Amino acid sequence: MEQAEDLPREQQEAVILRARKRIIESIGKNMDLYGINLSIGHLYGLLFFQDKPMTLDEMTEAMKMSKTSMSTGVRTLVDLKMVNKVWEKGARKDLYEVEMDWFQTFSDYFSLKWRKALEINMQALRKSRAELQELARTGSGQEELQQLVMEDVAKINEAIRYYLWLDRFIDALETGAIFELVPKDLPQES
Amino acid sequence: MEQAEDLPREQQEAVILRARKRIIESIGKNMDLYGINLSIGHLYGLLFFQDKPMTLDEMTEAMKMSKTSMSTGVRTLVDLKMVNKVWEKGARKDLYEVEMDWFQTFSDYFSLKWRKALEINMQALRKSRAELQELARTGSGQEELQQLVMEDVAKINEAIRYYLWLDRFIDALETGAIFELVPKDLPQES
DNA sequence: CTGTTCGTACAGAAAAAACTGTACAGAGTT
DNA sequence: AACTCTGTACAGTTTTTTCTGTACGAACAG
Repeated sequence: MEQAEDLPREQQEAVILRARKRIIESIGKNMDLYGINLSIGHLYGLLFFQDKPMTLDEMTEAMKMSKTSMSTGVRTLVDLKMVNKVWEKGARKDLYEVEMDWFQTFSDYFSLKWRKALEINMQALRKSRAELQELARTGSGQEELQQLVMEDVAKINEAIRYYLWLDRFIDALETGAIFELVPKDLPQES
Repeated sequence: MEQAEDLPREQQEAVILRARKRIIESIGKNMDLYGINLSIGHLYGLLFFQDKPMTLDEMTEAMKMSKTSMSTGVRTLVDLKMVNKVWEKGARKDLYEVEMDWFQTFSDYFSLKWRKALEINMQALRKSRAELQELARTGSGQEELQQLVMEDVAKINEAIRYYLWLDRFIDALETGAIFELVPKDLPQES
């Protein structure tokens, strides 16, 4: 591309914008992994390339969406710790910027979600197991039913075994122990 | 609970059903982690406690939902490898049962989802980076624009660094190397 | 105090997703 | 061949989610 040397400023800007847009849309599209819809995903992508923290009004302008949507959208992202609220001296408006440490974002998100599911399910599993074991201990006689109870308890135990593992796995994420097994960087590649 | 000894069969069954229902609903509720809605989550929970593979008609009956919904629901679960289609000699109907190895289910699900996002985003990141680097190489002069380009490239590089890590992390899940850092079982607890 | 300005609660509109009933294609049986 | 049974494609309906405009409380300026 020899003629690139002579590209006018306008066209150079267009190249930059196109390069950004490709990434923003790609990221936005894949944010459903994080339970986030396309619009909020786009908002995240937009913030990602912004060199300064943004206000709600700037987002409204850039996204061509209502301020209300920007308010709720950015709040979702803040709750997920994907975006941080920034304080600037004497600023009239709230400012937001993306959390640039994606390793952290990853850990925070999955810790939050997995831990929540884990606790709820563990509670249900343990309570039901206790009831079934009580039934097994006292309700003798019904041979066929006892068989059923034992099978259920076995399934529950296996599920609990999995959740105990998941619990330790989340710990490894939170403490950063995971980066000992899978280091952030390798000597080669890029 | 001394009187449990005397519980009639009917009441013993009620205890079992209640114990199961608690777990089924808890699991169902938390399946949104896997991008699965409440109904299909319930279906999964139902299959979890079934001692035999189920047919679509049995699911329809148990879930009080249309056969169409069961068909699409179970297909979703099969696609996610959470449920397996089972072959039984001379069976007229398709049979399904849950994949009981939750460690495997966990690995399969997140490998699938993360890998997909990773590949799409990596492609966008690399393509945009190449364009920006070309611009940096040729389009000299515009000092202020060059600054912008360099910042964008730096962000892209950091994102790529994260995805290279995620790639290796997924490998650790798929190969089972993850269980060396976080073993499935510990000596104590249950 | 009165004036602004900012963010968000809330209600309603618009869009998307889930669910159903019908109809039909494919496989198996007679 | 015709008949039966099974799973699913498709169109239409219902439910849920997303998005918007209005209105209002809080913070601040003058």
